[in-house]
Amino acid sequence: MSWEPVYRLIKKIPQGRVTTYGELAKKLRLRGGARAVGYAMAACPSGKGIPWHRVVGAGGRLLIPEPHGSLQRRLLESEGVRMDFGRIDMNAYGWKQRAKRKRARQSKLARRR
DNA sequence: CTAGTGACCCAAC
DNA sequence: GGTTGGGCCACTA
Repeated sequence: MSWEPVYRLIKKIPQGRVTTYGELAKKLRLRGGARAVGYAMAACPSGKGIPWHRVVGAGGRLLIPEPHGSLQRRLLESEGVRMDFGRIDMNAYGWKQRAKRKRARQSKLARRR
């Protein structure tokens, strides 16, 4: 497993804070992007003290399927993370909040043409 | 090598 | 605001 860097960074997430797959991928410069992080999480070794519940999807959405989803929500709330209808206020609980989300994606459709 | 799948993301409809 | 489609890439069969 080459996911150790991922796990290490996740362990650095302070309590009461959350981060997203995409952000992790960017910070680690993973080639696999958010997917690779997701894969790493899926293969997340239990008992290693990895706070996997602090990793959420873009926009503070919970993407983890049951039954872990409920568990994650519970853990996050117990850490003081508030959630509104399944959404986390990234502006308040995001780790290193407000990264300039300025992605001139240049429209894939236009590129596709 | 190809094809299928996935705890992803985002723009467009 | 849910659905659709395109893109990204690791991993497995």
